[in-house]
Amino acid sequence: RLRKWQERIRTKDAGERNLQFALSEIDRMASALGVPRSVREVASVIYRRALAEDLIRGRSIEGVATSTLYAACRQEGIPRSLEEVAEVSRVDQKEIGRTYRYISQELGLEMKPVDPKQYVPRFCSDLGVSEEVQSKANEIIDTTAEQGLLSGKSPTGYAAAAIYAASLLCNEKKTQREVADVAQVTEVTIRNRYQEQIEALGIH
Amino acid sequence: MTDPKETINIENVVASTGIGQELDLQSVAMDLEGADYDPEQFPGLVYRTQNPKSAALIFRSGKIVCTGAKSTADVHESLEIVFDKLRELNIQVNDDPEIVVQNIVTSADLGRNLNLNAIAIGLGLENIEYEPEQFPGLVYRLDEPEVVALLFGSGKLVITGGKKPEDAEQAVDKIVSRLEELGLLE
DNA sequence: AACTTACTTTGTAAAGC
DNA sequence: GCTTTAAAAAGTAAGTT
Repeated sequence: RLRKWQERIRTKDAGERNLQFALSEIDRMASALGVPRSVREVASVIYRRALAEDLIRGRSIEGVATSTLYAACRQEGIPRSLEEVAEVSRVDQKEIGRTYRYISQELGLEMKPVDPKQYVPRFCSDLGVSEEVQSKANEIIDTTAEQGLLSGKSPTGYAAAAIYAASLLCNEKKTQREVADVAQVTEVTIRNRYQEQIEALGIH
Repeated sequence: MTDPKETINIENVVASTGIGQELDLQSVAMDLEGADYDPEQFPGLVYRTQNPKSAALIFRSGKIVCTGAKSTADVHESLEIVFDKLRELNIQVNDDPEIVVQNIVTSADLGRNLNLNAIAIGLGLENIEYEPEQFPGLVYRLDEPEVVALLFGSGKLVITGGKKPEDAEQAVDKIVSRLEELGLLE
């Protein structure tokens, strides 16, 4: 009985240490990503829920911690791409993606697809373009997405193309390379999305 | 309006069987032309048939998995070729080993573009998986028949997990009616 | 800028680590 | 869980010409 008691304490201590480690990792990665404190809090709530539902067994603490942070960014409306999250994590992008899908499904997070507009403020700020370009990009995204053009396309590439198009329309041209760099997509993707978008808008 | 059911095409059939005989894969690999066998990498020997095209995985236990066939008839033809090849090596093979279809992969076309965002909301976020950052298809799991459908913006579909061709037909019917009642197929 | 090749997702069996 | 096999869908990426 004494042995069992000690074992329970040991397990409890180990669990506490693991939780502290996960939360400190969430904190570290959140800082590296430059997201506000509210996101870390949402991430830690999701992490504790995953822990309570026993979803961590068979998976790395680091992987679950990173995935909850990715989910929290989305829930708070300031998404980071899997690539960006992977850059500050010790877990590779593929593992983060599949762990996120698992946690999201099991906890019933009912995450809506990322709206490309949510990337516009940050990308525009990084590019140093005016407010006018920003609202033009949002307008392009809304009108083309309504036409079903967004289906299956990555939100970052879609946002990047709209910003590129908006910069041209507002006479504040940024090169495809500049936009591609801040959005972390290729110029080819921007070119493809841009062509579809201006065609849908009837700009020739 | 073409019935989407008529656009269904079987792309891949996976089936398992067994010759009821243990095999020395090392010697089979030596005698069977075109056989790929690397036990360090994978315990099965890979043998490809040309007509019909398929890949058979042959195991030490005598169990065999056939993949890549375009129909259940092709599965049987391919496996007959494999059985005959083994008989040529003086290996006993039952006359008609039971062949069980394990999975059928099908493609189809709804004929119109789909708004996957609207479908994700309409079918219920809890029932679907749609992560365009990771994959362009929307994943929809059906209970009856128990298959998984991938829906694309082009209106093309992939249905997998079925054991018989009718599963794909039933699945297409259900998907079409669900999208129609949601008003997402106009 | 075009082409080619390759990777992402889904199911499924097999034997072994 | 992984390893291997096949096939489709469409998006993205990387390498070559």
